[in-house]
Amino acid sequence: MKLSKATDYALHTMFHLIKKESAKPIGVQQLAEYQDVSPTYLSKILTKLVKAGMIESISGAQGGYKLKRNKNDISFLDIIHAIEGTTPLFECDFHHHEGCLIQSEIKNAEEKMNEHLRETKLIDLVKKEQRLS
Amino acid sequence: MKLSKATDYALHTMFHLIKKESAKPIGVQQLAEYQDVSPTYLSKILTKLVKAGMIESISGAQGGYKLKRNKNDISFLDIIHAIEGTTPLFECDFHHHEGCLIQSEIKNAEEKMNEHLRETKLIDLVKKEQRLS
DNA sequence: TTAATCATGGACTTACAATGTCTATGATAT
DNA sequence: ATATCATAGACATTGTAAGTCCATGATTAA
Repeated sequence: MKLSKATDYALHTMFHLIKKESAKPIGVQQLAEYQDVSPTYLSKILTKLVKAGMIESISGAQGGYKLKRNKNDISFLDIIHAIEGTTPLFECDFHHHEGCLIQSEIKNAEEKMNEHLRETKLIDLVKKEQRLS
Repeated sequence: MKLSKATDYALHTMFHLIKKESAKPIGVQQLAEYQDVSPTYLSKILTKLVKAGMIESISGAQGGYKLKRNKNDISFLDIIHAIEGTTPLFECDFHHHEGCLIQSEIKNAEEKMNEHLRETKLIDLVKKEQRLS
């Protein structure tokens, strides 16, 4: 049970886009470089964020990625769901008569985590980092 | 990000062992049957629970598995950790100067989930099921 | 209008972990 | 002794993550 490396890339990229927010897009080349990942692969990941309406891509020279949604509203959960999907942590395969009690209990636990990830916005971390430096 | 099927088997087996607690062990054959899984594979999984001190195994004729720890103390988290291990949900690979803020934030969220899984004991579900039937 | 610069999509590889199976072995009750 | 049990080791299979490579299309700057 681990979050994928792709989610790691997505979170750091969004962190960066929020920190350096500007009208001009930032190229995937540059975004990829400081994370030590290939531009094509990062692009594949960022496309999911585009489809989720979080960022937009501008192709052609001077193109790249920039924020689309309000940077104050973007939460951890938004990004994680965009990359990992929204299927629950646990789905019981066992053929029960009624619903599986174990499954619903784990769902409750997962929701506790999701609440926290939903409440925490990336902008909070950006501000925190600025205070630290 | 999913819990493994092995964890599903482990949880249901523990649920069953707690529900039917007795001095006589229950054979893996029987435990495997109602979950539609092979006995050898289930045994591999249950061995982890044995090593975690949760249950004990008795070999030879009339052998099988029985509880070792107090059934009132066994939580969801105990079982999940025994099977999945305790490595955190998220580990940032990126080379930061200081600690990764993203990683520590996800750790906070995970801890919220773990709190719930630690507080919820399997015996609670067993009692709940008995009330329902 | 041409060339250089960008993101995108599709078709691949590769690596690794989850999920098993099969079988020999060793322990134990009858 | 023998039938009944769990266990460990050596496999096989499958699926998914994590990339790579290249052709294509869009856009800007010259």
